[in-house]
Amino acid sequence: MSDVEEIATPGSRGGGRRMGAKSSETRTFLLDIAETIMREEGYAAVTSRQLAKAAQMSPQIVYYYFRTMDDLFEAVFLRLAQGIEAALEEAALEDEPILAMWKLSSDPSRATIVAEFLALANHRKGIAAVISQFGVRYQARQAQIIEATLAERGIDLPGWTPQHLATVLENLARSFLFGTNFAIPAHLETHAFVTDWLSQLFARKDA
Amino acid sequence: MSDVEEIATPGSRGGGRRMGAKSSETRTFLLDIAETIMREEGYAAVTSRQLAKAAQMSPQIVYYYFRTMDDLFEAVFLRLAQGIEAALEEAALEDEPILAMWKLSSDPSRATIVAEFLALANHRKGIAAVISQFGVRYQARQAQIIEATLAERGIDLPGWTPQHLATVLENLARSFLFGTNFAIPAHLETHAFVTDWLSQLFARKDA
DNA sequence: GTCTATAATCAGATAGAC
DNA sequence: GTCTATCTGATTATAGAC
Repeated sequence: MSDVEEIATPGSRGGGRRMGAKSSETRTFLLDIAETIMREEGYAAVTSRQLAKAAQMSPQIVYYYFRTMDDLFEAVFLRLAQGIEAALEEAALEDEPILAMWKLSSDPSRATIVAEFLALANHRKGIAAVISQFGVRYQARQAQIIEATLAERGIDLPGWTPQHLATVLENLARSFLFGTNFAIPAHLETHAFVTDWLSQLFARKDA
Repeated sequence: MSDVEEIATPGSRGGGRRMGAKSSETRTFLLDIAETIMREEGYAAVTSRQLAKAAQMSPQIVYYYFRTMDDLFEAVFLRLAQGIEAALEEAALEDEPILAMWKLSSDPSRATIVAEFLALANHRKGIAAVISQFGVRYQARQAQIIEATLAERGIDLPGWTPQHLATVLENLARSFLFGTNFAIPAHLETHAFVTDWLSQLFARKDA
């Protein structure tokens, strides 16, 4: 069966170029490599040549699977976002959902790549739109989880809506995450303190 | 008088190249342009050629004032850091120092360039070191200001040291700052809510 | 699916002239 | 202080062969 598709938006670039299917293993492989290079050397180092070199293929294969390099970056983000959303659903099922969310959002293993996409979004509108959409969806889901947890435990924080809490926790966590790349002692100490403080604030009142 | 200096670390690159003085107007001009390009097109667009084109000079002038492109980025950051530290001292003198600090740290006009340096630091150790040093110094000064303000007003937040407060506020503010580039409604609303909440938390108890 | 060939640009950095 | 000339290598993207 032919999984090959013509590209959707013909123009001066990529008129009738053939495109590889999303189900392709090579495509997945290229995304893996692109993500690795982004982490290790930054988005600017993700070029068709570097990608192909690491894949031990010719540079032109990149253009068979992705219309442009920007399309490639979007695909990397989308795949990453799916993983994070899946992790959020797992966090929701844990004993301490809010704490689990906090730990997920401040997981240092994602620090570098998130920072890369943040910068990439600064001057690539397509990427910014994709990240924005994800952000809206993700924070709405976080707010749901917080609301359910607080209701179940009878916790009330006057004035603070679940959306406020979700946004503050997510942003604070992400910022701590970025900080891990700079090894500032007070940073680490404060992160531990806040984690402790949150675990008390959202603890079950019974037991 | 000759402000020209030989470069400090001769090696395979830049053996005995002449270097322009830091006091040069052209050097300052190049830094201005580099900062603008970083904001508008991202760090990857800051090249000797782009820089020179905007300055209407030849590309080689960049290497007369900066040993490498990395040295240029460090110089841009250092100048930016000085401006932020000066603004912090101004904030310390205001009626509501903590709120003024909060507003300074969440000033959207700096969102893009800070994100660029964050990503740049991911894979350029020299930049990361410079940012880290600044971070330590800046947060220590913030903690001093918070401590003085709380003492003056007799405010006590059990368990929270001035350092904890400084780190949490700075990080949360910076994260809100990044968010402004994505126009998520809940983001803006929550920022306004937190600003309000903080102004009550740290308000004078008399009056 | 993957390749070769190719077009058209752009990059960092140096040597040395003026 | 700023330039021309130059080296060496990288980049995105397309067309078309196999």
